[in-house]
Amino acid sequence: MSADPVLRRDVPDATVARLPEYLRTLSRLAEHGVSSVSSEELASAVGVRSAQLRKDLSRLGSYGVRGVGYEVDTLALEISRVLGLTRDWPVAVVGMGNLGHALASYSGFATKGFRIVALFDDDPALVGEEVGGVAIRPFAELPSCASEQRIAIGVIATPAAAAQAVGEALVAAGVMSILNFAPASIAVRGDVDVRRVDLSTELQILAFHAQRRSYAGELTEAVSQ
Amino acid sequence: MSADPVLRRDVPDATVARLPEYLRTLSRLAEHGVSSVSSEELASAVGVRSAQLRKDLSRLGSYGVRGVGYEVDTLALEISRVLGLTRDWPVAVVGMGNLGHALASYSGFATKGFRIVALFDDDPALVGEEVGGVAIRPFAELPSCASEQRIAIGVIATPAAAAQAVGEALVAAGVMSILNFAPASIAVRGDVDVRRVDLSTELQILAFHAQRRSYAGELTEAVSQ
DNA sequence: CCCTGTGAAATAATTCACAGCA
DNA sequence: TGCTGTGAATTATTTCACAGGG
Repeated sequence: MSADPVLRRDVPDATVARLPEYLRTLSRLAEHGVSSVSSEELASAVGVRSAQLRKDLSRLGSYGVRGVGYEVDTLALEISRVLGLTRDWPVAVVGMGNLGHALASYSGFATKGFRIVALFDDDPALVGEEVGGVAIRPFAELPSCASEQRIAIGVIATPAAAAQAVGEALVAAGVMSILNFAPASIAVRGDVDVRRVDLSTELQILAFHAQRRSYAGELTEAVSQ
Repeated sequence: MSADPVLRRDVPDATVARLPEYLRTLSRLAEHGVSSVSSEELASAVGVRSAQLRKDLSRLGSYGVRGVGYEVDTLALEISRVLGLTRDWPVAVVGMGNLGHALASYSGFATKGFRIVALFDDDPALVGEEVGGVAIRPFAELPSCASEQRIAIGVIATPAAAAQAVGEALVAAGVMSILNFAPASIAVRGDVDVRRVDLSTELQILAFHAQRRSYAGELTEAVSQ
């Protein structure tokens, strides 16, 4: 019983990583009443080269019209389908400190497809509080909740020390996709998909480039003297 | 007046993106009293192939000992130097809602090199509050503060609607590195380095892989019947 | 014509496999 | 001998450039 016709051909990871950006830009264009774009226009709005955009989109099939461009609504719908946003993805957030609160009320979840169905935290001061209409529950209730609610994605927003245990519990509960915001990596079964987002990593990459830039600046100054 | 000897040779972006992970793992090993590791050990602790680790490290120079491995402290120090963590990077956070609070108190900043020197928000209910010993100030004070404190990195943690204006103000104030957590892209001068972290994007990538996995599962089931 | 879709070329990143040093 | 450092081979990704449809 397959619901949506799922893409058969292979889509490179690099392309998949850009699809959300394309989709967001298309939504913005649609809001502004734009109904059709060329690869040149869309690419420059996103910040990639037009050839790259065309190649990326061609992986999904032929949704453009030669001599004209792409119909905004059609393309947006198609990207949504490829990304799986026409399905429902129940999400649980574990760790309801400032970060958990921010994530649970982040407008990113307003995006079609993702629905927060459970919030967990073991702090008695937080249990019972409602965020966006969902009550915070003790973490021990994860297993029953996961099977009832068919949780597909788990978001870890705990301190570093708790991350590994939370990850294991999520996997044990059948969650196959994990988004880890904790400042620590977790090790899990190879067939579970884990993505980690880390402030420290991002800052360090920025620092590397900034350092390189200032060094280039010093060189230029030295030469011009 | 160059302080640290800066790396001359080119380091690929893909390598730079992995260095923070290597550094974190090395720190963890050091805490556990490990003083030497082979590329095999370190690679498996990080989750990459040993050949990749060796090639990455060889871009920074020769810091290993043939037949033995790498000295944990030496290697960690060298990676820190390459990433620019031996310098001081004053950071400002703009937008002190839940996300801003979480970021300002995130242990990621505890990392050597980054120091929060200013917090901004225009909400009168937040101005004056102290987070981690730094007072929240009105955003209008950014320009004077940026030059006094030599702010190098700006973190945007505002709602989507404010992101573009905040980005422009940061650039106008001389900030050359921006980390954007707002659910919207910003357009700035090409020589400014912007990295965006977006919950929605991460979820969509997870959804794509989850969908693909469940489709593969259906295929397998169908075949086995 | 104009703009998509795509082979072919160029570039980048990863993996292999082993020479060579401690 | 054991493990690093690195050329060479492989694989992935981007860019070019143009054929071909509307």
